[in-house]
Amino acid sequence: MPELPEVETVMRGLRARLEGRVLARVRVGRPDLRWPFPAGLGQRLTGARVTGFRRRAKYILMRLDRGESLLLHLGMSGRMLIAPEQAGDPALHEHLSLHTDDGWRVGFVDPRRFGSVDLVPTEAEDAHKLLAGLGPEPLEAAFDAVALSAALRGRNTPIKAALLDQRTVAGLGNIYVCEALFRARLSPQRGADSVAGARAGRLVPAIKAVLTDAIAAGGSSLRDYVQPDGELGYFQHAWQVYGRAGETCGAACPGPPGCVGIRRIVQSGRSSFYCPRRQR
DNA sequence: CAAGAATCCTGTCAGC
DNA sequence: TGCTGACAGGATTCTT
Repeated sequence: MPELPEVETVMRGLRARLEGRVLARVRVGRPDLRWPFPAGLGQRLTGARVTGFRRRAKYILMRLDRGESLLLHLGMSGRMLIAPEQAGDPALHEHLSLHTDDGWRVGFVDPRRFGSVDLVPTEAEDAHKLLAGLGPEPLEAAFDAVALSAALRGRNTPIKAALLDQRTVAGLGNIYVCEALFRARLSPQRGADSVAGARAGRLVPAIKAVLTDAIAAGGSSLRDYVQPDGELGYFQHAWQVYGRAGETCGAACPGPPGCVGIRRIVQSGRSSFYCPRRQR
């Protein structure tokens, strides 16, 4: 999926186009993504004014002036399309289309349909079932070495799996976990418990830095993903290990002799990329 | 309770 | 060119 930096980028794009606008017309396409759409979604959105946006983990919350917020998750392949009204027919796999009072269409496109859409009372957003169990936001001050250590201590799983677990810290996905572990020089196979303490002191700034850098770059453009305005994020050019099996890990690495290059392994069914020489 | 596997779905790409 | 299998940003649900 779009991970935290991509979701943040999408949320900002939606805010720029939708904040203050009225949803003059709503088209519901196929009404079942991961779960069925909430009852009466179209009517509950139509005529509402968009008052603001918020991101929590990989979720987007679009607040309406009727006391409800639209909760969006992009899954693996979800993206938001923003186009002038006259641009015509819904795109392939466009499951929800919001038409604004100033002539724009915002579409939720998701071929794999792992994404989700729900409505939640605005005053109780964080009590939503999907948000209630999430760990801390990685870019907030409360996410520090002490907090991460507490979350990792005693856990009998690789650090890679622990960081993908959204209860540990919310918003990381496969790419940015790989990149953060590289920056912190920690092997994805290292036990989570052994990262609690001093190593968490290295890992927390690495996580914050990679996310901050990626947001500044407009996220990474993946196969199925572009920013809402159609621009391409360019952080994928800054990946140091993800998708680079066999390459050397860059200028910081002395390279041969003894360099085996970036290795791809599979952990809990997902690819991990790391440099066995630099990451321990 | 915790950890790993299976699962949902469509599209793309490498290899034959 | 067409077929097949592996793989893809996620996270819940099911098994162990």
